[in-house]
Amino acid sequence: MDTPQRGQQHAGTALSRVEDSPVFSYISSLSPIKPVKSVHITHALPLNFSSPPSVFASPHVNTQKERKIPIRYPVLDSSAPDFSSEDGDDKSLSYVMPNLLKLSECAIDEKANCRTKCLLNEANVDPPEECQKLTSHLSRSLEYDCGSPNHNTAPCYGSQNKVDLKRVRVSLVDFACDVQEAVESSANDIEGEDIRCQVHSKEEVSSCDWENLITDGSVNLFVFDPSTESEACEERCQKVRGQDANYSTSYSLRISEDSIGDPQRSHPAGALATCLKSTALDVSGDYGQQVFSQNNSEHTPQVPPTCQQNNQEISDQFEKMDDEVGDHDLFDYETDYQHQRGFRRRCLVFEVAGSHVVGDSKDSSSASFSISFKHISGDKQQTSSKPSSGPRQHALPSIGLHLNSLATSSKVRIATEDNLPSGRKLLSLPCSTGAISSLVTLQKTSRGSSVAEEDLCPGNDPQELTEMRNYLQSPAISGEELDLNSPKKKKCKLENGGEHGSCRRCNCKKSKCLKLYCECFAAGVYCVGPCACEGCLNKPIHEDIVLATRKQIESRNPLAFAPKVIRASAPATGIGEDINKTPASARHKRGCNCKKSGCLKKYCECYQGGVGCSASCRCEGCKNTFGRREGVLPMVSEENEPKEEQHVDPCGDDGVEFPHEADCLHDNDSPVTPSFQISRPPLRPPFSFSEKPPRSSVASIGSSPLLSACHKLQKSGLAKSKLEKHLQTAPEDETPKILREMPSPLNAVKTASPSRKRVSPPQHEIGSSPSQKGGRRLILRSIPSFPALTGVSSNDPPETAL
DNA sequence: GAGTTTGAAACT
DNA sequence: CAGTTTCAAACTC
Repeated sequence: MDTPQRGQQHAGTALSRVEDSPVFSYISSLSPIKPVKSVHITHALPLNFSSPPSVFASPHVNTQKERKIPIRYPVLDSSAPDFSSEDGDDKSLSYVMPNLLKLSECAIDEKANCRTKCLLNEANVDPPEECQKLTSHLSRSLEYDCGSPNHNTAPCYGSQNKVDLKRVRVSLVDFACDVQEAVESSANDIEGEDIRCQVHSKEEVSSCDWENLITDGSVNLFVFDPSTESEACEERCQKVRGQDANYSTSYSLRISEDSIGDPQRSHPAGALATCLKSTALDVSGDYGQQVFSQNNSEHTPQVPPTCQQNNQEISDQFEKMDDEVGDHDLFDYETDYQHQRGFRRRCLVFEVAGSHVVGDSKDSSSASFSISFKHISGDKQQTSSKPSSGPRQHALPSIGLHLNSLATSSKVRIATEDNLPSGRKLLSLPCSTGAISSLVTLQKTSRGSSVAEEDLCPGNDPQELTEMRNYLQSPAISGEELDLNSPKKKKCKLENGGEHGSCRRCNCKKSKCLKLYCECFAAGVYCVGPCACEGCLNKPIHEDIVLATRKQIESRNPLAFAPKVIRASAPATGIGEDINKTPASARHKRGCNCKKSGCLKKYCECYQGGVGCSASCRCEGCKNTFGRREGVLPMVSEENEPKEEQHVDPCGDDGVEFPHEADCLHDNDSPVTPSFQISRPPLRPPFSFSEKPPRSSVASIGSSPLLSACHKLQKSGLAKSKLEKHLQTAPEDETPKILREMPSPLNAVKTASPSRKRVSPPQHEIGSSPSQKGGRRLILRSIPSFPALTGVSSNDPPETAL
């Protein structure tokens, strides 16, 4: 197995920007928890529990490998009544506490004896391995037993799990705290190690969200250095299990060993997960151990049948995982798929350096990575967080994102979006093809539901909806991509149930789905069951590889995962000129290079994306119905282009809402540019889409001129960060109105257009409205660098197409 | 479904 | 940066 970039991956998992994370905020805000101390931690080892599990799946996870972060270590008062769950699961605590204490003691003892010191030191040397194991296993264990909808096989499953998990959680919390103390006591032995213990005692596990709780809860519970924790954990496991055959311990060790070289297992969570499992088992009266050993079918008095079932399932999952080791290629994803898609696919991880945004978090149903926790402290249940929804989300510069299945359903979102604290809906359309496709789906599935449409386009005015509708009618969109009735689509429908939106699937044979050749990979989604790829590594189990690969690709081209089609189409709300803008007013970011297809086939990315060719295109004989790039605008002076281009507010279409690039994305749900997340509120899902609605039906798009600007900067050698800064700081109003009106596509476009010449916008030819034409011209002038915008015309694909 | 065409991505 | 190769989707039969 190639694990070339393991190092990177580790770095990627590094805990970063903890203070920025919603979880951190949340924890900090918990009144019941006393911040006992503040510790500066340098975490060389990235076990990041503070970030959503999705992080693991995200190719881009963090950029900051090491950071000193003041961390609060809340002390969990185990005896505190608050800790009990609202539904009276307190008993579980009493049940668990003794074990927990025991475990904690063990851990401490171990630490005190400096038995872990060596391990810790080693961890410093090569932390990633352990850390990753821990992380991955933890997350996995959690995932597996936590129940995504798919997981719930028994009615009471959830509730039972809740209890068990809570126990685990508690134990972990204590454990983490204890370890932390131990570590501190032996600080000398643990150089550079930090343990973070964040405990939120007030969290409540809702019966429905326990999954999230764990996943996310784990995040909340503690952030600790894997190097320390993993070791300690294992030790603890051993000790606890003591003479009992050490099954768990051996298992964990085995996993750890196996994990080496196994990307899937390379998460720090692995060991922890194992430990967690062990803990859970212990807590449950060793029932788990028996279960875990598979052979056991006996019930212990303490363990309710449901619990058994749960444990059994966990056990099975672990076994399955174990089996996977060393046989990735053979791994039958399908089998796992049922379990994983519940969470993996739903997690669109946006990687925002340091802060992780769960793109699909809004999908409450999926819950997988959304942070949803309740706490009683304020007598309020706080559903927080959905990373993308909270103001606390910080977007960091990182374009990457891995979104699986945004598609997952717009429907779901529709139902859940209103749950966002912000009150704003996450899904904003008309922009991304994916969104559109979702819309189509909605339309087809729930006819006449204008409501649905509105939900999809929250905050968007009717015009946007209209645009969307029009756009949907465009050949590329409605005719092909979105035609669910076509044989292909039917197949998709059947395979995916039509609701998850993952209609597309790749068929990669050689790329292992780790190159941009792969649509899935390029779109930032994992390959899923329907994919017919061979030797696919673009799966959650190989997330570290995926992540590393993405990083590598991004290092080459930071915008590689940005949407290819940049849409600027905000409705012309504020400015009268953009009346004719349609969702199609977008351009391919780089432009196509078609020679033979005449840009009339899907070979052409522009056409495929439903956009017209632009000046950026180098196509020959362009006949793109969405807009050709033929003309050159005479009036545009090339000299001026470069300068003004940067000043242009990409988003400017309306100038109303999109000061920043990020905002420009509003309609697109498009990829996250660095600035994107930063500047804009988490309301919008941070995923990036590809213009096609890749399998996930998520389509892409949108981007902003800034994006293009970024691209240019990139080429020009400017630091990405610089660019990001620029984007962030760029005031929306700086740009003249007129400039703002300009569709981003133009700007956005390519850096490499052969002709940065004046290109007459197709629109002219196509017959866009006069006003539009005028607007375009102005735009072109002001933005010389991106001369062409044929797109202008192309902006109206629907019109032209229709 | 196999083979061909096409153009993007990757490589040199 | 240009040319070439590789790749997988799109297309054709």
